[in-house]
Amino acid sequence: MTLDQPTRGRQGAIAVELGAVIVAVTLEGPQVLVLHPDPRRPAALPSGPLEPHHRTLEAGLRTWVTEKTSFDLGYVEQLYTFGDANRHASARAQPGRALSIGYLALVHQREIRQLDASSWRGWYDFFPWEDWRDGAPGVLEPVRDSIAGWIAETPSEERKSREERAQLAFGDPNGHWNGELTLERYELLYEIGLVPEAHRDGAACWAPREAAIMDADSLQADHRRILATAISRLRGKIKYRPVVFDLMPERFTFLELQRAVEALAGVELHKANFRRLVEHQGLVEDTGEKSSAAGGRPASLFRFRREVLVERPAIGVGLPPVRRGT
Amino acid sequence: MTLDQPTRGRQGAIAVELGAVIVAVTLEGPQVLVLHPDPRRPAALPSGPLEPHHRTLEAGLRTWVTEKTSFDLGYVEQLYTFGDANRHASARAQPGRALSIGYLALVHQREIRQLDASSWRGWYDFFPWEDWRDGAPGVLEPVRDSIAGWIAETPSEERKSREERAQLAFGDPNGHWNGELTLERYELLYEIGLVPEAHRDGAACWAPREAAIMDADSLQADHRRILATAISRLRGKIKYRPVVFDLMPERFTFLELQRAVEALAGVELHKANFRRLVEHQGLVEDTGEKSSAAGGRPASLFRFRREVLVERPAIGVGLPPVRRGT
DNA sequence: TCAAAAGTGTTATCCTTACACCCATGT
DNA sequence: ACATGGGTGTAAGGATAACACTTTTGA
Repeated sequence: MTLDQPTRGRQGAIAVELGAVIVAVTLEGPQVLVLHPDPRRPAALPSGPLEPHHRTLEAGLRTWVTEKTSFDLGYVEQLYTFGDANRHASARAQPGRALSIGYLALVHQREIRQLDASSWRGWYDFFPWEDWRDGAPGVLEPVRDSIAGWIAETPSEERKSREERAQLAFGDPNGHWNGELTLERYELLYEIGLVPEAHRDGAACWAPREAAIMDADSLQADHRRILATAISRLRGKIKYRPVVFDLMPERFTFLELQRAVEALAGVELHKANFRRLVEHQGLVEDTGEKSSAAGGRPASLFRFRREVLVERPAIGVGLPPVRRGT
Repeated sequence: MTLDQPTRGRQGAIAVELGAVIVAVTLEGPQVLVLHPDPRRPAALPSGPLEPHHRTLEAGLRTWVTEKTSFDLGYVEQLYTFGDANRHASARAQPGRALSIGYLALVHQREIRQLDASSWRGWYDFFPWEDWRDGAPGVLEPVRDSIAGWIAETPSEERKSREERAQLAFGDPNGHWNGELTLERYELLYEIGLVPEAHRDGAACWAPREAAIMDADSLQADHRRILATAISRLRGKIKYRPVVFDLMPERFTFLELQRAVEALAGVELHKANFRRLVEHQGLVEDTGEKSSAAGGRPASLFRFRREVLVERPAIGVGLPPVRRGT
C-alpha cells in the first residue's frame, strides 16, 4: 500500500484547523494577534478549517487570516501539526479527530493597528517566565519550587529522568537558561499540571488546579502550545537567518533593531557589540537620514540590505551565549 | 469561530498519510529505508493512513513502520505537513484532499539488515548533486546549464528573482554551496521540470520531459520531496544538536563518527580539527577499548556522553563554513 | 550643564583553520 | 620498510565579550 492509494474508509472524519501566530514587535515588546470575541472565554489565535477550495495549506491559512483580521500576511512559515486524539476536552467529545496545523507569520511594526474583535497582546503575557530582559523573572521562583516538589515525589528510578528534563528546561538558580526551549518548558508545565489548560483538558496532573500559574494568560484549545512552538522557532531562527527584518519598518535605528531582537530573544544585548556584529555582517546600510525620535543624539537610519539573502543566507543577528544566574 | 467548534460539514473527505524517512549510516554512506514491492513502479517511503485508534500522530507513524518493516524506531521527529491540492496526479483524481505528514527517524547502524519487500538505499541515489564528499558532483554541470537556460528565457522583470533563487540554491561555479538547501534545490528543479515527477504530476514545466535528470532515482507521490525535507533538516540540526549519535553504534572510533557526519553533511572534514572539536565539547568519552577493524594503528573506542544533553543542549558536531569552488 | 542616547577604540580571550609532524599496527 | 590510519603540537587569523571613552542632541 502506498500514498497513491490511501485507504479512506477506515479513518472516520478528520477536521483540519489552520491557525496562525501573527507576530509584530512594538515599543511594548513582542506582540501576537488574538481574537477575543467572548470575554468569558480565553482568547484564541486566528484560525479556521481547511476547506476543499483552498489550493494549498498556506493559501487556506492566508484566506482565514484575511477574513478574520483583514490582514495581508508577508512572511509565513509552517510550524507544526498537532493531532493528539485526547489533548483537549472538546476534541475528545466529538467523533473523529481534530488536526491543527500551526503557522508563524511576521508583520512589520507599522502595520499594527487595533481591529474589531481582535487585538495585540504581548507574548510574555502568556509566558512571563520567558522574559529575562530585566533579569530573572519573578514567576520563576515559585515555578521552580513546584517543579522541585514534583521531582521529590518520584520513585528514584524515574527521578533522574525528571531531574534531567527539569534542569534542561528551567536550569537551576546557578545554571544556564536556554531561550529556545520555550516549548519544552510549556510541555513540562502542562505535564505537571501547572498550567490551567491541563486541568481543563482533564489530563492526569500531579499538581492540583489551584497550583496552576495564574500570573500568565491562557488561550483556547492548544493555542498556547502553538504559541510556544512559534516562540521557540523564532528564537532559534533569529540566530542564523535575518528574520528580524521582517518585523522592522523600512528604516530603523540600531537601537530599534536591538530592541526588536531583545524582545524576541527575551534577553538584553550589549549595545556596542551588537552594532558591530550587525554592521560587520553587512546586514544593513546607512540611508543617510537621521532620526531624532528618541531623546539624545540623533541616530542614523538604516535599511536592511536584501542582497545578503543571496550572498550569505545562513547569517542571523547573533546572540550572546546562554545566560547565567538567577 | 474557534478550534473548539470546527465546521466539519463543509470540508469533504480528508485523508491523512503518515510517512517516515528512516535514516541509517553505514560504510556505504547515508541510507534510507524504502519499500519497493512492484519493480515497475518507483519505490516509496514506509507510510500509512492516520486511523482513529492512533493515540497521537507519532504513535500512528510508529505503528505503520512496525507493521511494514518490523522496525522499532528510536528517535522520531515531525518534519512537515504537505497538502497541495494539486501536487500529484493521483491526489487530484480523487475527491477530497490528501495531507501527508512527513517524519524523520534515526536508527543505529547495527540495526541494519535486509528485510522483505523493503531495502536500504543510499540517499544520494535520489539526490546525486548533494554529495560533495569527493568534490563537486558530475551531475551538477548539466543541471546548472539547464537552470541557466531557464533563466535566460525569462522577461527581464522576473529574471532577477530567478537568478537570485538559482544562485542561492545552486551557487555558481566559483561561489558557495550551502548543504542545508536540499529542499530548496529540489523545489527549484521540480518547478523547472528537471525532475520526472513534475511531468508525472502534470505541472506546467519549462523543461521537456526528456531534459529531466535521469541519473537520479525518483520516488512515489511526493516522497522525494519529503526526503529532501529530511536531508535539509538533518543537515541543519547536526550543527547544533548531537543527533549523529542516534545513528552511531554504542561504541565507535573517531573516524567512524567523522565518516557519519561527512555522510550526512555531504562534505569532507578536517580530521585533526574534527577530533578536537568533538573532544573539546565533551561529546564523547573514551571506553578504554581499542578497535583494529580498520588497517593501521588501533583506534580508541568512544561512547557518547549522554550527560551533555543536559549540560549543553545547544551543541552539535560542528561543520566548516560553506564550501567553495566547483 | 546635565541626562540620554549614538557611536568609536581597545584589549584579552577563545575558537577556527591549516599545516606539520610523530605513533602504532599489519603486511 | 612502508602503507594505513591514529593522534598531538602549534601558530595565524578571526570572532567575541567586556570595558572605557568621546560625540551630539534636547531640556
